[in-house]
Amino acid sequence: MAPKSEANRPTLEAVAARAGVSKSSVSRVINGASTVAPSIREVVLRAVRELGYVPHAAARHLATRRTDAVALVVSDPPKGLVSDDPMFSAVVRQASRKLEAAGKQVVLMLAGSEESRARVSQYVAAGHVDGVMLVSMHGADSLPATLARKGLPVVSLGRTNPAVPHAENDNPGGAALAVHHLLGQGRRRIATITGPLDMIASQERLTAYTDVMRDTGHRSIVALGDFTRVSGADAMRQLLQDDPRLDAVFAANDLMAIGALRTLRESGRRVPDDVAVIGFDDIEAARYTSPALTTIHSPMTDWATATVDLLLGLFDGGPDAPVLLPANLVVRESA
Amino acid sequence: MAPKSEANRPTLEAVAARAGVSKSSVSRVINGASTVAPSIREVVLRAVRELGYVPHAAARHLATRRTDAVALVVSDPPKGLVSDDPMFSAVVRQASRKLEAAGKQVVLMLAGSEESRARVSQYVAAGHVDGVMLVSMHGADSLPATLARKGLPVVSLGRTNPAVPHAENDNPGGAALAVHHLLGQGRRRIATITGPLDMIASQERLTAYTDVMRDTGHRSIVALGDFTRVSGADAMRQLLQDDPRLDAVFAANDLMAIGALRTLRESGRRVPDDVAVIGFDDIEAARYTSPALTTIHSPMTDWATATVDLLLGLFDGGPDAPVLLPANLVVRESA
DNA sequence: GACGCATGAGAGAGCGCTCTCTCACTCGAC
DNA sequence: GTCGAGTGAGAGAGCGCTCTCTCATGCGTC
Repeated sequence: MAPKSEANRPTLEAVAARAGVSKSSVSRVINGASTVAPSIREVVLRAVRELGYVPHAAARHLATRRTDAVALVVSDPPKGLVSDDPMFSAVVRQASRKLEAAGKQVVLMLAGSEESRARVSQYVAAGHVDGVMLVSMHGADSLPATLARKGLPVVSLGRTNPAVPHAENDNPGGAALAVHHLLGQGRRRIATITGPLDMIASQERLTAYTDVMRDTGHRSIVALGDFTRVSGADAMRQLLQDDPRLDAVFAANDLMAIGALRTLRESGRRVPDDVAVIGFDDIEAARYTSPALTTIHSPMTDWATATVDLLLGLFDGGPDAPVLLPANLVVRESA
Repeated sequence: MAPKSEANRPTLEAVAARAGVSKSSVSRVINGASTVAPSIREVVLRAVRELGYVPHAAARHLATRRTDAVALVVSDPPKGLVSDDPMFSAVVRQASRKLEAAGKQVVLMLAGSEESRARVSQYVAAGHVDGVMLVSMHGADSLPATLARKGLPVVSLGRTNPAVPHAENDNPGGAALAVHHLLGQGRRRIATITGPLDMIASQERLTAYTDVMRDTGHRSIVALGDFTRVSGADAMRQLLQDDPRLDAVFAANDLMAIGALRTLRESGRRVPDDVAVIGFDDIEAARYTSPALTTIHSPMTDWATATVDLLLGLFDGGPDAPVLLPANLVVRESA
């Protein structure tokens, strides 16, 4: 059943024997060392081909102390909640592409329960990976700091621990843009639906909202969400109850805006006539809502790319300066 | 900067020295062998704690020939297309959870270009993983067969190569359910938007559609899509042109149904009054469309779970019989 | 009281690869 | 013709762990 199973896989030594050269020479050929005569290189490559030789990863890792692997640690909602989070999709996919293109293997780890974060920590300590990329960690999470202390490169998509280099998008700028857009349309009773407040992105978007509202002399109307559609729908219901006459909502992400849209429809409000809605992120789905969602475009894939580049740069002794990505307004129909 | 970097990580030998016992004893304690006196176990554990010892993964792997890792291979759309595919999110997340819970590390690999599938093949051959789980591979893909030949457990989410054990949801049954529902509502000009036809799921859904239509004496109206929203919107435009009087559409997945919904809105059709729309998958977003999407519920997470279980079973010498998951109709507003 | 048998601990040979060191040889310069 | 530099190949010592084998000790049995 196993033509080339673990048991009888060819070793470097077998290749050397077949080619009639030393192990060292084979190793040199495999690793592309310059100091090897063409004739030798030729005969070795043939032996490799004939035997179907593939270097054993663990042995190489043991000898070189390099793994060519990177852990991609993504926070996982604690309550078995399987969300179809578009951010997960976009970020994980893009990060994978970039890392694989750089010859790094991607070890995906979910950090949710206390147990799972211990596993991550242990895994990294076991020397499995050369570096770590964190995604959507909550602000108070101890993991970033723990990992940073292990002495290998750690980067984060979004700011978390000050010690961890990161790429971040312009949350304050984007949120301010959104609120000003609503004000510019003559909206005055502008509410907001926040993300989970233990995440720095949520805090920043909320702060920017309240700052602008205060500066322009308007009252803040706030409801809490957690970045999911349901929470957006629930928060919207809450807001409508708190202030039935509100005329605009700034949701801290598009998913919640979509939830809010549904609640507004159910309550008989017309969007944008009665209530304007604006989201944040500009996910693909924002183009397909009814009405199409006006939102703040924050380039998810660029963000992932920037974070990966930061990590790859660190491997080569590059700088660990934070990267900031611009945010801008995309006007569609909902506001 | 590196208090516990690769360079000076404690080894098993160091632990042995500190505890004043042999390497063997330490190994026995670490691996929970029974034949070890409590006093020794105690002193070893203390040394481990004091030194912060964590076994070196590669060394262990080299000695045991087990990796405790699984490759999760997901097909990647060739054209840099970053879709926020909810299936990716749900499946990858759920599979990760299950695999991690079983003590397996997840190595995520995207299979898109010829180069990337070679990398996957190479990686597996290098003995990096104990098994492979394939996700959404296209039917003609050579990778499943290639990997299956490597002599280690390979499973697939969805049917691909006959040689590869898989879990599958009931595509024919689900599609038939959808079409019959439309017929039951008195719809007669029922069109379909297909998935990419090199995927078996797409083929099955299409075949079931045409079968039912033929059996009930109605004409098939088919447009091609590729499971993305845009393609659904485009296909809908095409259909409307082909038959302006059609009264229902069965989209082979929800994302395309969402696209179709937008085109219908733009063309002034009312859903479901003028045209009924039904999707397939029952993704979270289906609850938030306007009108809410009637669809075939195919339990994505159960599907991922079943596939992982199949793989884990294979590790223990379990059966490789295909698993079939039921599909059922969820009636909302669009049909 | 002598023997045999568990039981628990230590020694050390790998696992497959890399990489430094060493050595043989060739070629150019004086 | 001799010497030195440069080039290419081989030997072998690890990398850190597991696991078999061997050995010492303690106990029960007749």
